[in-house]
Amino acid sequence: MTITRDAIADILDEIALLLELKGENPFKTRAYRQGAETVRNYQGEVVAMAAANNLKDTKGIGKALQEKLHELATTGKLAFHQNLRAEFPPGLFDLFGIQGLGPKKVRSLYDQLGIDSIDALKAACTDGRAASLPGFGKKSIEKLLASIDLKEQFADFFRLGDVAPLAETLLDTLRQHPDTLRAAIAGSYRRSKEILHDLDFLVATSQPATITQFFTTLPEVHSVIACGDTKAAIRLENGLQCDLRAVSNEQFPFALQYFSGSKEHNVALRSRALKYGWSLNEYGLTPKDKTTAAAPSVNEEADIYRILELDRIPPELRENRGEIEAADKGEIPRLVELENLRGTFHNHTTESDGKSSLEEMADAARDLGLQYLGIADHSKAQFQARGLHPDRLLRQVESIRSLNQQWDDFQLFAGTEVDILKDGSLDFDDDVLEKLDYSVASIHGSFQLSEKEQTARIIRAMENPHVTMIGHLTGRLLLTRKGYDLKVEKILDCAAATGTIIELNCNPRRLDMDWRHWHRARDKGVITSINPDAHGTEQLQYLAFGIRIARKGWLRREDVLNCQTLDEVRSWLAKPKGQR
DNA sequence: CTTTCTCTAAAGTGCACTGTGGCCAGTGC
Repeated sequence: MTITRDAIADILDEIALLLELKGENPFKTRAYRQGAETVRNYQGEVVAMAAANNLKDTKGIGKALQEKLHELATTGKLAFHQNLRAEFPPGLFDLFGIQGLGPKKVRSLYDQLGIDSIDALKAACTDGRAASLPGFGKKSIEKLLASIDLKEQFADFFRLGDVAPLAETLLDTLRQHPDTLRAAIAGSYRRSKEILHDLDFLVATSQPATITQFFTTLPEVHSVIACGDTKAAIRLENGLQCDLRAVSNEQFPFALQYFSGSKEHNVALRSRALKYGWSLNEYGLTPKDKTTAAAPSVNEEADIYRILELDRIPPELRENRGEIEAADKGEIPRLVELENLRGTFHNHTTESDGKSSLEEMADAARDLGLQYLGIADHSKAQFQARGLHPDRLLRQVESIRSLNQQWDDFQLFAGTEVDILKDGSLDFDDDVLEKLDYSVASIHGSFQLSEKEQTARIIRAMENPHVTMIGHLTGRLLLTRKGYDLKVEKILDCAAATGTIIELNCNPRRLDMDWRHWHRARDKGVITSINPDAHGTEQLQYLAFGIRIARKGWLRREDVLNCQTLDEVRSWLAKPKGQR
């Protein structure tokens, strides 16, 4: 009987949710949540320890949790949990994904109206039944419907960061097949779109039917949608659809170009090919009539662009947003690469809501080959995240200064993620901020302000000489929550004028600011910092997603603060904001 | 449910915001 620590932690979290639904003592539910976190972050073989009843000296695990963990670790399940679960219909859990619904409101919807699914909720909102419940007024209903709408709109979408590990594993598997000559993932994954509908695999082979057969019988496959001799489609356990095309080695570059899209980019490229007298499709570049000579041979995708007298266009730029014109003039920029990063800002530690200590974060950054790491724990307004008051912050600054003594090739920068309050003032006074190396100012509440108020609020923060950068500019959560209303244009102008950096938050749930704004921002002279917003050492890996989005936004290494060397960034931060 | 202070029982993250309902409750950070 093996159960993973993550599975155990998930069960404890679900118990907490169920207890909340039942209206249990909040401290009891908190104990289960805490228990889940303790299990997740436990240093050591927590499952084996639980099986051996060896957890009694662990802080946060008392007698009751110890017994339940023992049952989970030895039998793989927990009667207490299963009984609790049986009291509610499974669809009820989906309701918690709707913004504005917590345990109390879910309970009342279920008890009073029998609502146990998102569909049922939508119906009750539309026909007026929901409005009859206490606490559900006109605006609440509107908000619920908007949130349901967002969910439906993105029902078949997945976040880039959530599918990337799977995508790369599947690609590796395909590459290892003896009949595979070349393999790639095309489509929006290759273009680094922040959310994806499906994955498009492409394999060059002389045995296409063998490959489609192989693909549809992989262990990851949940169901087979289609399987022909050259084309197959499967669905994975998580619902993600994966298409595969098997083509000849000669066709591969054309197919790769074609299936990488975007459609708009391809339309523009095809019309350019026509001007040269060729017709371009997924199979090749063929003369459009007898007067045209045959096209030069193509071995790589880049050859297609070369033949059409274009710079090679990186897949990330293929959205028909000026890349063809730029390639025509030889003005495709050299885009930033992961290897260019020298450090990063905006990382949390156990001092607020991170799960790795200051020392662990520093070690992890050094292991990644970074020269510096900025620490930015939450400020006091983020109480639930154990936000720091000035005294604790200044003690952390001292720890950082003293840790820094031991390195001459690495440095921690002492910062904060300071809350931008409703009126645009900051959660720390200037005399606190000026003791730090830098600051990230972020919004964590009052999302509903009007566009004008919200814009003014951020501009006020940017005008503060101690605000180095703005964190997650729009506050969006991909597939879950739209960003707050902002005049991005005005904010970019102000960022350029005040020398305030706009962060590119590369937590895969955010990827904020959106890539569509970065090209313009860059042209206005705005600088970015690619920040993982890491709450644990492993999340420093998010930097790779940040690079993908930065590239999609046409950014070069010179547009990114954390591509600067330690010496450069040190002297940059030392200058007054206006002179940077 | 856990911890702690006290020894069996009490205390245990805070605050702003929003919308609604009539001065408070629920949610989210």
